[in-house]
Amino acid sequence: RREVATFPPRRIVLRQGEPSSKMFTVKSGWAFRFTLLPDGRRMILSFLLPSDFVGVSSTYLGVMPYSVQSLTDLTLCGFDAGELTGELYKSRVSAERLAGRFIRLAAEADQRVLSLGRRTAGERVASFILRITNKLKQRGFGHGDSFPFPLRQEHMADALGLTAVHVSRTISILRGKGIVSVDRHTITIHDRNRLIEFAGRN
Amino acid sequence: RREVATFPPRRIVLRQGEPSSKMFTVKSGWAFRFTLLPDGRRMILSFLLPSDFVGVSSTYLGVMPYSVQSLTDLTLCGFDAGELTGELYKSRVSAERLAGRFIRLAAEADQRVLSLGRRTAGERVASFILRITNKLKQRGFGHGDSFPFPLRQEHMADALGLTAVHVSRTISILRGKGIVSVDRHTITIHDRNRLIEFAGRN
DNA sequence: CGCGCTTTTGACCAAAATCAAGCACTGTGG
DNA sequence: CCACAGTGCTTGATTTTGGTCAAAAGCGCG
Repeated sequence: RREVATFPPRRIVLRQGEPSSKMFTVKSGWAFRFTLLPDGRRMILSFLLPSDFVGVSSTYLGVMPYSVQSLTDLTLCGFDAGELTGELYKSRVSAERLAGRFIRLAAEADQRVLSLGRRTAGERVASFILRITNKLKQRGFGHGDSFPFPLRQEHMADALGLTAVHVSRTISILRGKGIVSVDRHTITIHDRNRLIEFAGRN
Repeated sequence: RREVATFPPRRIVLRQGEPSSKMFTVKSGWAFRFTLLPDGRRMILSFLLPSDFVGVSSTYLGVMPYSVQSLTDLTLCGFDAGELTGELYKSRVSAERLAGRFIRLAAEADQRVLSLGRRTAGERVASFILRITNKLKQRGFGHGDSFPFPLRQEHMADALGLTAVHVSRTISILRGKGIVSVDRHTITIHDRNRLIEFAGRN
């Protein structure tokens, strides 16, 4: 792993349609992958947290199939796509670890497909909060049930296939029931069990 | 590649939640991957055509994260998950080919996320028809603009996050404009350009 | 011929989008 | 230290899209 690059918030880091022979690991900060439809509708494909892997290079697809934008100050570790396959066949252990990473990425994408296709707005918001919050806990962010949370509601909307207005309404239901609270920097979960219930059936 | 297994239509081939140390390639026939929510809502994650790769095993995730069901008579080639990583570090070329496969799977999942999150029903149906039809052509199925098509509208609905009723209405708009026709066995595209336009902005 | 299924169609309903106004933070310059 | 501009958030009224329920029509297939 060689090159380290840093970006301020709201900077476009990689642009869809351009060639790129690099791959990245997030070192610190938040970012997201997204695509735009010709008329401007935006879909956020996933959020990227420290230690996430931006697993694409045009080596395999020709051009970048999505853009990446920073949400906070962001540090990336870049390496050449060629090193990936180099790593792959270096040893059985590293091959397995990499294959596992890809398979887990695919499983996460399937989760998003499930939510977008078959869950209601309330279920989507609740399960989104659960997932991102679990990930943050796993990686050692936050204290207790409070976590750093730099997303605006528009980001959640574009990741969940909703409008910002509807995300606002949905969150205020959750807030009204005393289940979560979200201010601009922090999300805190007051009642995890009811949040799970809300995600599961509401 | 060793074991070959065959299944009649509508058979569940792999069951979500069960362990499985095998991976598969589709030899002939159609199948689909899906998950169910506790209340019975079904989401079809993707359709599987000949030469598709069912890239999961519980070796990497613990248990199967989805179920697989046959649509037609189906033949699968199974191999042990261990062989995958064996293949990976055998040579640079095979490592690259496998990594490329995973990356392309992820890119397809992102396409589905985009459609489900930000496209209207009409756009989803049209772009679905374009995608599956292109895949079929690539793999040498169909003659001219007609392709074999064993899906019921309920399958399309569950893959596109819609209801069967709404899929029926949407297809009948396309049929009314003379763009496509779908009978139970065959789909044929009469006006590809207008289908693309319908997928893109309608 | 008649019994499953699937598709189609219609009438009505519900979830989420749109439009629009007002509010609340936050950072900036006087 | 305060006014205010900008950005995001909230809330209300209304519209749209797609869902639900139900009945009827097609289509294989025994």
